[in-house]
Amino acid sequence: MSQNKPQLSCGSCVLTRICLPANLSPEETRILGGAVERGRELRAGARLIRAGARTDALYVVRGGSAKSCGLMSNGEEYVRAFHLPGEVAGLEGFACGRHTCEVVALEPMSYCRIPSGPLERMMATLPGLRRELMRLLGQSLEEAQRMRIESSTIDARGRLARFLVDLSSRLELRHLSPTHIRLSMSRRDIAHHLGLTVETVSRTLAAFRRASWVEVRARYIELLQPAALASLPVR
Amino acid sequence: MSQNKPQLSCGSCVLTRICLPANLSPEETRILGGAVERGRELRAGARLIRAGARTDALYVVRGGSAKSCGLMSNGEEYVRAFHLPGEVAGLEGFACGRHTCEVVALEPMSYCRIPSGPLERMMATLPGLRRELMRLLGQSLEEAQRMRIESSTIDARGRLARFLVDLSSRLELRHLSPTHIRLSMSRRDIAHHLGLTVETVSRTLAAFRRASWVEVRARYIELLQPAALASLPVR
DNA sequence: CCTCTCGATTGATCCCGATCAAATTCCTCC
DNA sequence: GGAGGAATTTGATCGGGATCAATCGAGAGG
Repeated sequence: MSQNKPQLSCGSCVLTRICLPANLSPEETRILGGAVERGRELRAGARLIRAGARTDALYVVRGGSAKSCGLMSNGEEYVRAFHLPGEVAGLEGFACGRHTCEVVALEPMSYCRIPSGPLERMMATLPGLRRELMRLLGQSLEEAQRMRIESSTIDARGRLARFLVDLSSRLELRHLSPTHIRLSMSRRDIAHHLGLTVETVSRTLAAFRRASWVEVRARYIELLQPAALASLPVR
Repeated sequence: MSQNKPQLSCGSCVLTRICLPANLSPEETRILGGAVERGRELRAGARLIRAGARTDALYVVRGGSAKSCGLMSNGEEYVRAFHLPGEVAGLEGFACGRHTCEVVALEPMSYCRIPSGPLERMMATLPGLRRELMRLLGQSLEEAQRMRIESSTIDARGRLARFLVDLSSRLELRHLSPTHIRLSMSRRDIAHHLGLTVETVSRTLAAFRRASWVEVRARYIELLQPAALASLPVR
């Protein structure tokens, strides 16, 4: 299973400034690190969290990427979020006691695991951690609300543009190229994240390509005019 | 301003079983009650929370109803949620430290106020309260995610039907008639909540009326066939 | 290398809800 | 009660994205 290696502290992790400890004191980071377990490598398509399962831990992506997805009443899959290194997955499950969506690796992926028990206890004693978890929940809520509104007021071009710009900035935060992007998710995943169909995503990307805003080659995308994309959603 | 009357404890409030204390122990409820202030009456249209303001408290509706709304990039208003008695408002602000949306009374309204300081302190000492607040946040997140997906997969009839059914069940929980409903919100509010236009809401209501599923007279709505409405969203 | 399969692209058509416009009802303030 | 104004309803038209359908491209495995 998973093994706890004391020498792998959160404080010395390369992700420490963009991960859960980002806003914690060194002392709090040290304590948090003591509860963190390092998960095994997952291959693409492997499931990290099963929908409906009782929450037993919080997960953080270390390397690779994942998607959170649920099932709609009609059986169609929808994608709630994509998770990059340092980003938390399963928070809504931690809040509710039960996971409501699957988390699946999009490519070979590694992760950290923080068991619920110790995490609950730390929330009582570490105000910084408590605030941070609350903040992350609030932020997810903001994000979901914003996307909810966008779905009904911003057109396909605006939504896809925002997706690309947002992804770009998150990659940049991780010292990856913000313009030369390899998408780990399929067109179908993107469509189901934005509330569009695969065809529309494809057509819209083609339109961006014709406008010379992006260069598209399969899953590689180069942003040629990020500013043009960023200015789109303003209506 | 607001005055703290010790004799108005949460334990003896009529809302206690559908309000914040619903899942708290008697002891926790007592301690929570000690921090609760009773707000003054608000008239319709009065603002309870101003967007952008630093969070200084959490609010709970006592009587009447309210809406949470934000401003989109184009200046249009959108409605995040409607709040009935016993429901919490301003939670996302408490999570983030700053309110991101306005909360406005839809009719004469009364409320309780729980200052942030005491609430933060209680979160450290009362595990039940901490869990409850996390649960509420997680629930809001679920709700927002669900609505986000619905906005792009379920049509206007389905969304309006779900809104009515949901409202009905929340009224029933409060021992109000689930079928004879007086809407405290305008058609515009409903439209901006569901990501539709006023015209579409009006037309869809008219269609429900023609199907004899509802009776509509201005802001009074009678649900004649709740089952028919409830079965709609399944596609 | 070839084939098989799944993902992605492109094309044609259709429908739901937005938009513009006008009539009507409801509510509030004299 | 009457007048004014906002909210709501109804009508006509239009367009963006869904849908159906076919082709193209890329990676896997023999």
